[in-house]
Amino acid sequence: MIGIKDVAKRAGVAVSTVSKVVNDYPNVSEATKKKVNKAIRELGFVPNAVAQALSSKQPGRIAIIMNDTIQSAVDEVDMQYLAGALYKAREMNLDVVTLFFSMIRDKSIDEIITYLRSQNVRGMVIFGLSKDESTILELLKTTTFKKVVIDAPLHNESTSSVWVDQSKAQYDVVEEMLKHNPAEKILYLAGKENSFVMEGRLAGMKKIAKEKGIKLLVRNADFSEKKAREAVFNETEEYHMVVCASDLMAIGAMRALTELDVFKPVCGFDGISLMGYAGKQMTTVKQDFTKIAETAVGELGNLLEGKKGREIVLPHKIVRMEYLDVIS
Amino acid sequence: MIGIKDVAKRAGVAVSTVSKVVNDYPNVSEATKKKVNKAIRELGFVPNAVAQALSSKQPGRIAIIMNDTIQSAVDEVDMQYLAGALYKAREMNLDVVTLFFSMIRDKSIDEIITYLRSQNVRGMVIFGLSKDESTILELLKTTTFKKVVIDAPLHNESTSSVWVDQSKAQYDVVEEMLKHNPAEKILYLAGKENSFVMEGRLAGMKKIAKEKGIKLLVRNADFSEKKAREAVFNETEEYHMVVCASDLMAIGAMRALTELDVFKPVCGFDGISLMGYAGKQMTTVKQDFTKIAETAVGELGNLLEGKKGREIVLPHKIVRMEYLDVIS
DNA sequence: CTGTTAGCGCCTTCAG
DNA sequence: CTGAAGGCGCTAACAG
Repeated sequence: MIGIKDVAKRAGVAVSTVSKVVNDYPNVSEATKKKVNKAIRELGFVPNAVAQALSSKQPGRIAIIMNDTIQSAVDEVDMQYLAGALYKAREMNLDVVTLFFSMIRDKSIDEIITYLRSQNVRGMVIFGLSKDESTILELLKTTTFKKVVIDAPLHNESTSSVWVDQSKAQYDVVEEMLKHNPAEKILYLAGKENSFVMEGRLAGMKKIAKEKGIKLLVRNADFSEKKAREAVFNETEEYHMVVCASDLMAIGAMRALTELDVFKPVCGFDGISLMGYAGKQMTTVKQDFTKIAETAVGELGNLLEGKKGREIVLPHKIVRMEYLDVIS
Repeated sequence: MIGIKDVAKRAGVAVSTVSKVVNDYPNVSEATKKKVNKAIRELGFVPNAVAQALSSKQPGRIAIIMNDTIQSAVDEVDMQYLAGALYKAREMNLDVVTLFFSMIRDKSIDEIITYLRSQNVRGMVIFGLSKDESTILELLKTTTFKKVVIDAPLHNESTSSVWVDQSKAQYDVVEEMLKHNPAEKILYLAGKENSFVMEGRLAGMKKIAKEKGIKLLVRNADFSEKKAREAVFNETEEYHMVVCASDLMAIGAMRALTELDVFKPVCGFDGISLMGYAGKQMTTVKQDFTKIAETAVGELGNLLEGKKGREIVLPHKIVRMEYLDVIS
């Protein structure tokens, strides 16, 4: 491996000068800068990031921690999260360690901390957290690391939370639906009990129901396509519209209605592309997952620089689309 | 940060002794080993991976490079690849850099190499490669790195390829179908032209068609649900069965048949869980993506140890399932 | 503006 | 079986 001193020798200067050129520091004459760059090019010198990290102030690495246990049909969301996070981290010149819940859930909190520390991790972004991930929740209490949590109302001195206003989004999408389809009674399919977002969405639904004087049938379908389908099949009461706390459930509900050969408007939540395959017409909440992830990593940068944890609320959109439209 | 010398002082030994204990080297008495471990525990010492890497023991890092430009509905596949790869890398104690095509495609080959080298990357695994990713293909020619490619017939001294026998898999799934549903004429929906797997699958289809004396209508649907649906709608010739080169296309084909209100058996390829939502009954090829990824990382380890590149063929399964069954 | 000299935290001969 | 010393590749004062 060719190193900084080879370059120095070749350029006829001192190693520190090379270092300065490489790092674009001031106090180097254009002349020597040229010489050095020439030597670098000729030798094909590449600075060793590991050595750079060891010496000088180590920026430290960040961990991207993802939940890999949700329904696989929404992996699209995770991929977008990941892409956004990695992209932003690269832009910020932060080294990333990608982890899945399944890789650490079974380990003790101490083991995890030790691992993270040995990896030089200073901060992390956590996606897809739910209330029953006790190990991860434990990790959040740690003060050793800076953390950013997505869609979970947990923030303190060293932790920020980034999320879209679930309650308002649910409210908005239903309001939009009602413009096109009046309804006196709505069947609401809620998500998993242990989910943080479920509460907000339900609250939003209740709010608009109350304001508009709509009766509400709340059923739990665990974010599952299958359970949503069954819930619709088994519903004995009358209703004019189905509102679902996720697109996947909306798809299940829609399928059941189709099989029952009745039409009722259905709306979802998330904006996954799968929705484009679901039915003739869809209304849903569209979240920009890539942007959420980028924001989260950016905020982690702030935390790492010493800022205090806070809550960041991101906007959402309401979209209506025809069959096989691409959501974008 | 507490380091090895703090431990040494506390335990009343030399730093090298601590190092030996930490790395589980021989020639250390049980007594001192105990002392040292005690000190480590008391001080909460964590070896600094960066420093470890800098000093001799440089295993180097590996890059996991994923294509993030395919249809989003098959992100499930990528997540499984990623999970498998990260898991195995962790087990092998290899540091990982996760990258997406979109992060490097626009860069010059030199920039990429420089980046990779500065990150201390020694090898990489590439998922989702297609013929038109010229930059990545260029990277493959490099001899600086060891590489493992998934589902692409490219291997040489420093490159291994890992894949399932696409041709045989296509053959097998059709053979299975024919057991249940005889057919004299089959509509085959092929995938993208630039795809490596497309060729193998088509070859398998042609082979069985020839052997069984079946007439074949080959249409291109670009791995797209929408195009598959259209292809079925627009097909004017008669046929008894639809064979698709991907599950997504199978879903599209199935939907078209449903809308046309005719029944014809359909089969897919991949085994994504989305297929469970597609129709009453499905037959498809199931690939174990997690295992493929694990194998690939393992093979990269071999390459890194000096072994020559080779081709590794992994098995597949044929599955039949009812509506909403979970593929596993 | 440029060169010298310590380390960063750890591993690894090589004596003792 | 243990300890002292040198070095990995680079950065960061501090002199010159």
